[in-house]
Amino acid sequence: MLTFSEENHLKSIFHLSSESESGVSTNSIADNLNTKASSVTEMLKKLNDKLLIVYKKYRGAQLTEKGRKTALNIIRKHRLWEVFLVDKLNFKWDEVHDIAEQLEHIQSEKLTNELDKFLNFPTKDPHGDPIPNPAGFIKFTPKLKLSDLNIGETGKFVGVKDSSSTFLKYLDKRQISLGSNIKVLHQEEFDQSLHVGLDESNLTISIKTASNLYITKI
Amino acid sequence: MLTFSEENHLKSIFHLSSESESGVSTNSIADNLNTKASSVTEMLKKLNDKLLIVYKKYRGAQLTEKGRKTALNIIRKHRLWEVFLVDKLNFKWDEVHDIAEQLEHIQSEKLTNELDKFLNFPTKDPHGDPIPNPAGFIKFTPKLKLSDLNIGETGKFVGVKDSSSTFLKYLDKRQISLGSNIKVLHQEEFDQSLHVGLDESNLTISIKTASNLYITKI
DNA sequence: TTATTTTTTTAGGCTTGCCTAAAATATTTT
DNA sequence: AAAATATTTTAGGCAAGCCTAAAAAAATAA
Repeated sequence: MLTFSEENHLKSIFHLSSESESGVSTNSIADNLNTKASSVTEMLKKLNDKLLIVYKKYRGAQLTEKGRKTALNIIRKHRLWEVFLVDKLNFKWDEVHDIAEQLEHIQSEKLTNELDKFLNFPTKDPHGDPIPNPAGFIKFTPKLKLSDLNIGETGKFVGVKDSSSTFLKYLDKRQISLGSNIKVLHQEEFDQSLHVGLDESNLTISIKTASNLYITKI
Repeated sequence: MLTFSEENHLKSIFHLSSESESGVSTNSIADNLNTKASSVTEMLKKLNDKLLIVYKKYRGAQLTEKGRKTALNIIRKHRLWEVFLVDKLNFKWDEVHDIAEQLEHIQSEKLTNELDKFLNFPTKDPHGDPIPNPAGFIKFTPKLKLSDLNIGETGKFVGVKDSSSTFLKYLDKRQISLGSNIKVLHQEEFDQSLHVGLDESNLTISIKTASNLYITKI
């Protein structure tokens, strides 16, 4: 049985691992969790003792297989609850994160699996992120950004990199929703902003926005 | 924002209040929460400072209006989640308590109210206990026990006093389920056990069991 | 490669929520 | 009403998880 704090650290290390190949740094975890480096150091020692990570002083942390499974189980719960909130309880995709942060810590394997069944075994959460299976297997799809497309190419919008409420609300306002097909029509030299076609209309989006939109080529 | 422990103490005081009219004793709370009296004393001081209870040394605790509302909100969440688990996720009524103990602490008014709507505004939980409304109003029905009936009278089984898993499983085994009509046929002089009619069959139940079954007269 | 800067760890402190043992108060019995 | 018993509070301690400030190590720049 892990504490909330232990679970949050594991989750953080998992998410940060995808970016840096080797060990995840103390500071990056502290930033991610809004705590201080010294608090993280303490926790890393504890998780190391519990065989959930490998931690060497000054060398950062890496998940063990056990730690990875644990992290993926938490992420599984988080994402299933997000689907529940959006599909069953009328939440918007920008409203679910904080609640899922609480729900992900509920301990009951049966609950998680019954919820999964009730939701009809979804494979993606409302932001397009894949949901790990009960065994901790997760299907990563290579992440192509809209900003990676060439002029003339079309992509299907399948996920967001930044899932902050601010960004999600912005997308709603521009009527850019998961599943939309977006065609890159033109790029401004000056600021690299993209002119794109979406449904019947055209719009301009900044390069920053474009690099936060995950797509699959069509 | 209250801690889990503060919420649990409030809930405990609420439940124990129905039994004793005046203040709820330190020891009874400690028993109820499986902690020690000294820990409870500490907590009572804190809850008193937060204006959730009135606590006088050696005189026990009583909920303020604010404390009562808070307790009822937690109980509301607990019972709604129990309904969700049983109605939507195929849980048995003896399996839901521990999970609901966790879920009752999730903080989101919107979540609670959407869940309520999703469940179609249930008025009772799977054990027959009433669900408080969002304003903290709860409809108490006078609690008549099967053991209070006279020979020849019939009661509809509407709730359990003891909702321990052991007792609930026992009821399942005897096929005594919420909503059953139970007729008291005869009482043994020797041990006060009751011969009752349930559906087509007759069975004998101990006086202890009978006093754990809430009924409404028919 | 030495100096400077950045990162990480250590040391020591604080709060919450728990504990045991002893002291204080309340209740019950005689 | 005094003595005995039971209950409650206080005092002092401990672990978890956070913090700041100082020390140590690593990374970068000169």
